[in-house]
Amino acid sequence: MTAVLLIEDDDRIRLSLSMALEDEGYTAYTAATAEEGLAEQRRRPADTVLVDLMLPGMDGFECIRQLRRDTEVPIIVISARDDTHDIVAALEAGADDYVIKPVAVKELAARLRALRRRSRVAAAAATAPAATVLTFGDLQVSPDAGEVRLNGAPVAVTRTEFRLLCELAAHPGLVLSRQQLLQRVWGYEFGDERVVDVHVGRLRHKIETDNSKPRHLVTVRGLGYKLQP
Amino acid sequence: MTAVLLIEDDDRIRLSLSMALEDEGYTAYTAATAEEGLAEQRRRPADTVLVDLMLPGMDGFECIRQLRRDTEVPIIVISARDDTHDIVAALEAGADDYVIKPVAVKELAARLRALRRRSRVAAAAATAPAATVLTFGDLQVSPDAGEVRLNGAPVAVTRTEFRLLCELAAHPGLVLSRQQLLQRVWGYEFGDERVVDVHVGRLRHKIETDNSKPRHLVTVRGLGYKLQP
DNA sequence: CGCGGGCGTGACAGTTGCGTGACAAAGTCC
DNA sequence: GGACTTTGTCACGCAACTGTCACGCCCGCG
Repeated sequence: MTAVLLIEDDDRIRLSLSMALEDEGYTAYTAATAEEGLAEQRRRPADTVLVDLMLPGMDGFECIRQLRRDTEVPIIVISARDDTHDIVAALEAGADDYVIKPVAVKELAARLRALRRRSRVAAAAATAPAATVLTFGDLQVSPDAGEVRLNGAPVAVTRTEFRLLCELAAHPGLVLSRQQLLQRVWGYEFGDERVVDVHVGRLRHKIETDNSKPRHLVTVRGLGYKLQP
Repeated sequence: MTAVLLIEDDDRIRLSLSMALEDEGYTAYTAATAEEGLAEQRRRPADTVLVDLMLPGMDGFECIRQLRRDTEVPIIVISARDDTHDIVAALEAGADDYVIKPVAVKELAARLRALRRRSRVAAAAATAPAATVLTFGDLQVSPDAGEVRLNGAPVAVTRTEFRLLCELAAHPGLVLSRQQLLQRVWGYEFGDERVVDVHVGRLRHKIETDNSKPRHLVTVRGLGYKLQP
């Protein structure tokens, strides 16, 4: 369950917004002042903090700075003020987003989800260990991940094509004969060498922009094929 | 140097905004259509993408979805439309933020900084503690706690499914063959590899929203299965 | 300039790989 | 002991993949 802390001095808004958030599936904690909010967040940390800027006593900016002093909790400002200066100041103080009152609950929920998604994505990107990647210009081959990318976009290749590509990629710039490829990719000791041609052709369609002028998967007439950096 | 890609069809806005961004210290790439933008991002990936919603040809929503298909680049929508429905739709499609035209450059710059800070912070938080929780987008696996969560909600999986999931989760993005999985999860030296298929299928029903298009537990035809971040 | 072999390619039929629902045996909890 | 859950096996069927072949282009050579 995702918990949200709402710091807002206007009783009416605080109540209606917290109820609306609960309807959206969040657990809502509330506080009417910045001081209360900070205490509440220390006592029972929420996953995201929503804070108004105009608060009695300590204002929203200071509240954000205090929160940021010892936490990294996502913060969304909810304010009636739409002045660029306020928006910039709030974001600079450490807020993650700024929405203007009156706020549509659906929008707020969407922004909450977007913020959480971004956090997750960044966290995942940091923890995922990099698989070995063989790079040939804009072409990337990851033997372990079973993946081929062109300009970062995944390319769907079949198993045979993939094995063929890996074999060629393992020897950059080196010409491999059809015979060698048949043995290493197909395991055939003898066989129709034209099979190689066909699969090279199919592979070219997928990883070359202009098939008549291949930039990576190059034919060496009379010898075989090679994959160029 | 931080590079930003601006996708905007209005020549005047595109030019002025890109110049303003460069004044703010960003390198600005530009594109006038979604198609151009996608190609540009593949060719020369920017750190953040700014995209208008109303574009000739492919619209901004579709552009966001295409971008999200194979990248996690932060996306900020810049649109003249201030309708809640549009905002929600854009965020749900995968955007991180939504600002309304006419846009104050100072605000845009502040939002860019906020977005980058959030990514950095989340990445740091993820690497610091020894992750007993393995995260794959909206999917979380806690090998120690014996727990699987989808969007924070616990998912009931059986022991075999859990072991299988942990084994896959321990090697993010790497393809594991049925043979390897049989050995590590079942302890079989030999055996019917189809057992793996069946359990993968059952697991998919629980952790994927659309079984025909799995986003995490992916089949790599001819090789095996992998769990993607 | 004509020839011959090497090579690219589209079509096609046979095969394989994999998802899936059904089912019985084994295990688990009252 | 009965009801329910979990697990492995199996067969079916679709979709994707593969190898073969024939046609024709292109390059190098005489």
